[in-house]
Amino acid sequence: MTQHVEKATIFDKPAYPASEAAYILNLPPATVKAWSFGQTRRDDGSVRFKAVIRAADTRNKLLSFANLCELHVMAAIRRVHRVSLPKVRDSVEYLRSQLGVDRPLIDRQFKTNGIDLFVEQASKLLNVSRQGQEALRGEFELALARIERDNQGNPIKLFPYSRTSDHAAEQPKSVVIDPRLSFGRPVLTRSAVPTEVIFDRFQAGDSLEDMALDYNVDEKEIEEAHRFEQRRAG
DNA sequence: CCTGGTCCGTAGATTATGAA
DNA sequence: TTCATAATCTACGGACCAGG
Repeated sequence: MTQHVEKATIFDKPAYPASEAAYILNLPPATVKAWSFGQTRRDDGSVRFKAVIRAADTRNKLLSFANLCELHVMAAIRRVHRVSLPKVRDSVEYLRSQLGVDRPLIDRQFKTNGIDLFVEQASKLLNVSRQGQEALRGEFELALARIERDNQGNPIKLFPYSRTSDHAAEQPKSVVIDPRLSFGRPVLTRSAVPTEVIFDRFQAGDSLEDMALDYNVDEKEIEEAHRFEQRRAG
């Protein structure tokens, strides 16, 4: 194998167990596991489901920040029904070879010509209607808008969806995942306070208003952090 | 021959169970 | 507790059949 040595940045470092990723991305834990590490069935050990992304550490079952971003985009695809996973996998594989990159879903090229390639390929493989294509494109764009990049185009921040019910379009970016802050745990965008701290203080009886004053942020943001953290329990 | 409808197999997601 | 594996549920897609 001619595996070139990749410079291990904090963005590629294995840091998140599947359960943690699931809570951040608001996906069922089992789904994250299946997409990241694949799924087997039966005693004969036959592999039924191949992993869709390439996890940072398959041995210890850990995901990197980059993986988190990939799953985030995958989830966007999943929001548009009618797309079957084997075909999605094929399309991703196709992109990987066409663009010549390892992680097509979060590569900078994806935003420019990758989406077109993917949607084109996907509509050939699946029979996605005209309408479906537009929906798919829309979800991609919304998802990508929540990933911030440096000037080389590498993802450095992820603003996860904090609500499930609302339309994806105008969700606030009050909470951010940034590997350089608090070891990549979710924090308030404007003050870098871990959402976990907000939650704990709320449980202890502190008001949203007080915390907003303490951290010098809008009360809405505290509320959003709390909302985000609440999902962990349920 | 073509179209509509139902059935069935399979893949993916979820839940349950057991071990560490 | 938490995590992994196994079992179960569900929904999509293809195949087959019947009626027009």
